[in-house]
Amino acid sequence: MKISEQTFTIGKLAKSAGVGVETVRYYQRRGLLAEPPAVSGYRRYDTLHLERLNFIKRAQGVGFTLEEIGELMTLNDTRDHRLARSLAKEKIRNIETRIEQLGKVADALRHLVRECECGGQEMPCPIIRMALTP
Amino acid sequence: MKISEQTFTIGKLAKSAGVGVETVRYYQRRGLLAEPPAVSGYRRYDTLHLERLNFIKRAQGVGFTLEEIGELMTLNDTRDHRLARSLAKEKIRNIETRIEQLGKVADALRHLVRECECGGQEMPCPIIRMALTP
DNA sequence: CTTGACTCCGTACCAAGGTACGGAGTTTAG
DNA sequence: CTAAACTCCGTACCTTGGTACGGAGTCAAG
Repeated sequence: MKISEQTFTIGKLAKSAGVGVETVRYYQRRGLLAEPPAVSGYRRYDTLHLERLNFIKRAQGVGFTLEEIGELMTLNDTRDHRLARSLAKEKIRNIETRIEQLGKVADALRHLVRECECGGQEMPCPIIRMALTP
Repeated sequence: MKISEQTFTIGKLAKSAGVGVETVRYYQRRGLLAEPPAVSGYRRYDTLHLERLNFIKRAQGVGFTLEEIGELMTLNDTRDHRLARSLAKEKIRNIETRIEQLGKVADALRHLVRECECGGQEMPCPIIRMALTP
């Protein structure tokens, strides 16, 4: 007993989810979105497809790659919360590492800019000459 | 009067700089590295080329793209410190923005993990179900 | 019933920063 | 002198997340 069996064409689906038609087809090629049966050559999508698309967008928004999103959805099917958590934790660690690296880079650049501003117009510009200071 | 006119083949150059031969050729195609005259079909690189390669690596290390590195090297030729500084400052701003974004993503993930750990084994896992909470 | 909008499908292309390959010529070590 | 290692060059390929294109078929409004 399906309460609302609303169906969309790919164009409506894409518009509802706020993505392009090509993007929907791309996700299907990547195996992230099931291809529904076609009625007479044209596929008919339902609200489950729309939810999946929204899930993908949300997961992307918090930094998962499409590959990871595929894993997450597999985990959903197996209901493996533990694994989903460890995936998320790993992602957090990656992000923390990246933030640290970026912080160091910004510090290095700030240092170079300060040096450059203190020195006169004469060459060499420390930003450009950083090649010489390993 | 050139003090040390040491020359390398592309292989030696690449090895000294810690990059691949193909990378050197790629930089030449991108216009980041001059193509030296060839002696008898084989190009002979000198220490200036090695320095340029090291510069490129260093600049990459602090987050410049190859395109920006090209700009920096042009600025070096024109000795335009001011422009080099503003390039560096822009880079710093970009990095700060990126750090902020990543911080938010990490917070969101930490929140999801905590929720998931508090809830029982029963579905749905909040990490997976985040699709439902805009 | 025609016209325009939509769908299907495969394929090619974009950024970025390279990597890999193939065939021909060259250089160098043994 | 020979054989391995190297170089030349152009071209194709890789990743990631899509976008664009072209021709054929189909659906819906007027």
